[in-house]
Amino acid sequence: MLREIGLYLDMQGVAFKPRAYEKAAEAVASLTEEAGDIYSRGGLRALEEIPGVGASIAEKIEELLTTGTCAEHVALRKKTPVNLSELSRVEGLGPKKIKTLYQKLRVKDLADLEAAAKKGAIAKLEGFGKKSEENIKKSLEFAKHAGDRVMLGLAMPEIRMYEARLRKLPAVARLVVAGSVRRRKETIGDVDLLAVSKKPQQVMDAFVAMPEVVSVHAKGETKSAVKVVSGLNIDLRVVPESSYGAALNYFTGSKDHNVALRQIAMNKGLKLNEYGLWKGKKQVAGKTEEELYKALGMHYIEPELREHTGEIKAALRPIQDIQGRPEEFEGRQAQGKRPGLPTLIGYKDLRGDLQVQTDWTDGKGSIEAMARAAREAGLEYIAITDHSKRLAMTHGLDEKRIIQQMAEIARVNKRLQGSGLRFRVLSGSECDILKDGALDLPDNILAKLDVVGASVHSYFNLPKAEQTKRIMRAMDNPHVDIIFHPTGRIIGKRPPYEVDIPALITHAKNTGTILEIDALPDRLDLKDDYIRMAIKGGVKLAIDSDAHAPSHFSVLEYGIAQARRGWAEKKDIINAWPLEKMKGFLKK
DNA sequence: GCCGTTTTCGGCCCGACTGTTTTCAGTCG
Repeated sequence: MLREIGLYLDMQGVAFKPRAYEKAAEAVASLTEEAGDIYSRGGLRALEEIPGVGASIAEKIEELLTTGTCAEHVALRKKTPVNLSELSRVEGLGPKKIKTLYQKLRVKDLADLEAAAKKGAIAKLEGFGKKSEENIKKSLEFAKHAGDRVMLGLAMPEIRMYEARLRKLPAVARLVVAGSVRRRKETIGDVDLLAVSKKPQQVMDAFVAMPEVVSVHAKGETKSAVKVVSGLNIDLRVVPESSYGAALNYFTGSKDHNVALRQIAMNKGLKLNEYGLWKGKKQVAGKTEEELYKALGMHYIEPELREHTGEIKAALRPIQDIQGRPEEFEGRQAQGKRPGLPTLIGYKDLRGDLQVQTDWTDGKGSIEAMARAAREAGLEYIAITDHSKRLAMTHGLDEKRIIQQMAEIARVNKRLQGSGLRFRVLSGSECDILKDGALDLPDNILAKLDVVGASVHSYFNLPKAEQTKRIMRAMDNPHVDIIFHPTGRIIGKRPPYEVDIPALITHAKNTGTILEIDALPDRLDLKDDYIRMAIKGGVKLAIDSDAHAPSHFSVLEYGIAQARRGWAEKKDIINAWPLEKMKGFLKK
C-alpha cells in the first residue's frame, strides 16, 4: 500500500513524497517483526521508530491495520484505477507513462496494455512512438511471468563463467562482479559487471555479441544491458582505471549505503559519483575503494555489510578525522556507543561441517565418500547427521541402525587414519523434533552421539506460541547441541513457520544450544537479521552444508556469506574452531 | 513526508541511456 501511494504521488508530479513512501515501504518490507505485532506492542509511537516512518505514515499503517484499508490509498486508486504492481513490471514503464496510458487509452492492466499495443494505439501517443510500442510488446512477455529474483547459489556458477570469459577480452584491463552479487544477497535481481578498459566500445561490442544474449536492453559507449538465455539480466559498465574504486563502490551499492556515503562527502564539501571523490574539479580519491573510504574519514567496509544497517556509523573513524567537533566525539566515546566494525569470518575459515547426510538415508554418498569430499573441500572434520526414523520416506535411522552406523563411522575413521589422512568423522543425527517437542530418538542413544542436531520437519502450522514452546523443549534436552535450519523456510517456496525468534535466542543462550546457519542456497536459514540478533544475544552458531552428495560442500560458501551479512566473526561460529575446542563447547 | 556529525526548517544522490524531442523528460540503477 505504501509503495502504491508513492507511485501514485509520483504520477501526479508531487516532489519528495514519493521517495518518502518508497523508503517507508522498503523499511516495512524488511522488518524482522510483523508491523501488526509492533503496533499492538507499542502503538503509533513504536511504528514511528521504524526508520523512514514518521507521524503521517505511521497513522496510515495504523489505519490499515485497524480498518483493513486506507482512505488516501483508496482515493488515489479511484483517481487512477490501474494495476500498478503489474504495469510497473514492464520495462520502461514508470508512473508518468502509466498515467498517460490510462488517461489516453484506459489501460488498467497487462491485458489492456497488450491489446493497445497490438492495435498500434500506443505509437500514436505523445511521448511514445513506434519504438516504445515495440519495446512494450517485447517486455510484456517477460512481465507476465513476473520479474522473479534468482537464488544467488544457483546463479553463481553461470555468473563466474561470464566473468571469466569477459575478463579474457584483449580490451579488458580488469573485470569484476559488483551489485547485489558482490554483497552476496540471498537472491539477486540482476548481475552488475564492472570493467576497466581504454577501449570501451570494443568491450561493449563483445558483450552484446555473446552467443547467450537473447535481447539487448541498452547499448551505449560505456554501459550496456542484456538478457541472456537463462533469464539473467546482466549490466556491464566500463570506466577508466582512475575511477575503478569509485565505480566499484558505486555499482556494489546498496543504494542506501551509497546515498549515505554521498551525504558524508557533501558534508565535507566534496562530491561523490562513480568517477571519484571530487573537490571542485580535482579528484581526491577513487582509484581504489580503500582510498575512497579513507578519504571520507571511514574504515573500509566489506561488501556484505553495505546495507546501511549501522555499518556507516561503525566505520566512521575516530576524532583525528572528525575535525572541529571534538566534544561530540568524546561524548560518544565515553558512552561506549561506537560498536566498531566486526572482523568478519573469512571464506576459508571453516574447519568442519556439522550437518551431512549419507546413503544411509536420503544422501547420495557413502560415509567415506562424504568424508573424502569434505577433506578435498578443505575441512578437517564432519559430523554424519542422517535423518531419524520419523522421516520414514528418507528411511530415517532407528535405534538399531544408528548403532550400526556408529560402528561404521569408527571403521571409516580407522581407514582414513590408515591412509594417512588427518581427518575425523563424528557420529551424529538430524533428529526430528516431534509435535510436542520430544525427540525422535531416546536419550540413551542421543547420549552416545558426538553431535546431535534437532529439527522441525512436520506440523509447520502450529500457533506461534506452541511452535516456540516445542522448539524450546527440544533445546532443554541435555543432548541436543544444535537446532538445524531454525525457521524452516524454503526461499520462494515455503515461508518460515511462525515462531518467536527472540525467545528462541534467549533460550538457546540459557541452555547452551547452538543455532545453525544452513547453507543450502534455498534455505540460508537463519537469515542475516536473525544471525545478528543471535550474536548480540551471546548465542554461538554453526555454518553447515546440509550436504546430500559429495559435491555439495561447495554450498558452504553461501552459508559463510550469510554469516558475514549477519556480522559474524570467527569466534561466533563453532565449526570455524579446531575440533577439540568445538567438541568442548557442545553439551555433554 | 522524513530527518538532524548542518538543520526542528529547509533541505532531499547522481549520471547513463532511450526515445522522443530539436533541448529534454522519463526511466533505471
